[in-house]
Amino acid sequence: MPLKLFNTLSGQVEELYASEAGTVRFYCCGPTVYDYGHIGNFRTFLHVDVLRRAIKLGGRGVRHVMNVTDVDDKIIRNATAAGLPIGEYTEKFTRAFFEDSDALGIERPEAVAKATENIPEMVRLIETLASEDIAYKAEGGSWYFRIAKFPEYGKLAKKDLEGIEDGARVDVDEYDKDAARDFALWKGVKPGETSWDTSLGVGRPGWHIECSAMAMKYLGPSFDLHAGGEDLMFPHHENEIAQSEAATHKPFARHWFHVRFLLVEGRKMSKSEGNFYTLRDLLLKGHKASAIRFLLLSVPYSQQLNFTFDGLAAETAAVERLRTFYQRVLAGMKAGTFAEGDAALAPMIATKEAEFVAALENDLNTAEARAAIFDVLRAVNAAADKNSLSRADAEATLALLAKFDSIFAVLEDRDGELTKSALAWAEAEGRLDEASPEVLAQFGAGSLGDAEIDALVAERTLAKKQRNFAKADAIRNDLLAKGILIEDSKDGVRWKRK
RNA sequence: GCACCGAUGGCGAAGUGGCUAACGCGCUGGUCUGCAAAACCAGUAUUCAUGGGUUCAAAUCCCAUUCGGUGCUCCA
Repeated sequence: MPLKLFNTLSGQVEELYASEAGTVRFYCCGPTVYDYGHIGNFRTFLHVDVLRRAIKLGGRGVRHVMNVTDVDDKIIRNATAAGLPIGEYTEKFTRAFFEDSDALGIERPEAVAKATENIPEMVRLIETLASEDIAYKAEGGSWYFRIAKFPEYGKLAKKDLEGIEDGARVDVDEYDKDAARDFALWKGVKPGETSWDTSLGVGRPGWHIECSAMAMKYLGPSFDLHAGGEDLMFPHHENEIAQSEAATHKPFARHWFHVRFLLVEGRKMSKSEGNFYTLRDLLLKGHKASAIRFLLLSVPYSQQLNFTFDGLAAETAAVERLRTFYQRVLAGMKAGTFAEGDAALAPMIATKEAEFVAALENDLNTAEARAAIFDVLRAVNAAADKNSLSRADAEATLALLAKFDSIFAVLEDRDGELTKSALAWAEAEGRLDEASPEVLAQFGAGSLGDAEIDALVAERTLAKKQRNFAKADAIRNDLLAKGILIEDSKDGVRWKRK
């Protein structure tokens, strides 16, 4: 089945195909490492993760390249304020970015490219543009792209250049440009800033040039898809197209994928609104990484998502239900107790599996895909309750769950260790006061270890056997207050961290 | 100001001309349990922002209005 995706460039849903040997080659604009990533950043990277996983789901290969912008105005500003060399500063936030990505189950791209390690490639690209008089040097040592030389400018964002001249706030005073909309390829050095001494002069790269240079370095002049947040469509991606195509005279990326922004509690997320959250903020407040992933993926990438704490609680419950179900089927497989089964179940599972795949291949409809899984969950739980689950149906269910998890990646419970890591980070940074009392009680110093919990659970089981329910309930309530939930079942007592 | 996108139950959300409007969470009742938890069963929108229109038929197409978001600023 082909994977169909909306293409910003054509304005239509189109099949995403690999132009080279069954491997989809795509580039994603990565983070600017000037601070910790926030949930808006991660919504984009999470949906790009689903894209790459969905590509692989169809047996297709993937070559995914992502840049890390490790030199820019904000980095220079923040590093200076922190009194650190920019290399040291960006290293810290680059590491943090990948730690957070890992926590959210985001797969690593096949290649990660840092801007500062690809300066010669950028310089060569600008030189090529200069040789055709598309790039020009202005006073102050900066180089600009002459938009007048690229008539297709605006084709991605569907901008009419006439239209944006009025009303647009264009920064014309700072440098000496030939036309207001010409954009910087290379910035002349300013006192005290990080710079490179190159054939273009002493300076540093403009923002857009790095993505053109690195995308083409790793993927060639033409490749399958280019991804990023919706804000990058203009001017960033438009400029990338202009620089690249003007230099190579070949089409740059064929397919453009843009992830829409999220809202937080119905409002734009911003520091001034007080609704700005990094992943680490949320983990320290006791929210689970898996629930954050599931929530950020609950609404398809093409739609705005409203991130709310009620929604996060709902997704926490949903993930928990999926995991309980998964463990139940797994335990049933181990126990090997099967029945003849319900003849209707096998075709139902097959249908839902097809629906799951079809939903993803229909422009990555994650909402519809997960609905199919819950249909199976209910049917199989009901069969298991009636002791009518066959071995074949249990196996088919596990295979479906594996397929589900190859996209959503929430079944394995790493939440406790991830929260512990966040706590360790907060301690190292002197930010332990940002952790909620519940998180500190559950995971902080003096919290219960597994062995201690097991002992208390055994003590309660003994009390129950002696019909000392008051004592049993007291232990259960104590543990619950520390975030430990006890469940009695036919197969024995289970406990889990809330 | 100009351009674009969206509005579906208590909340989130799928569905874009015709099956009882998916699914998740929540809530109510039931089964199970010493009581819980988990799980299951039943119930929970005659209705899709509002007003008009097209059609045999509209949540789905068209127009207007209201509200929310985004871009035109090196914010994912």
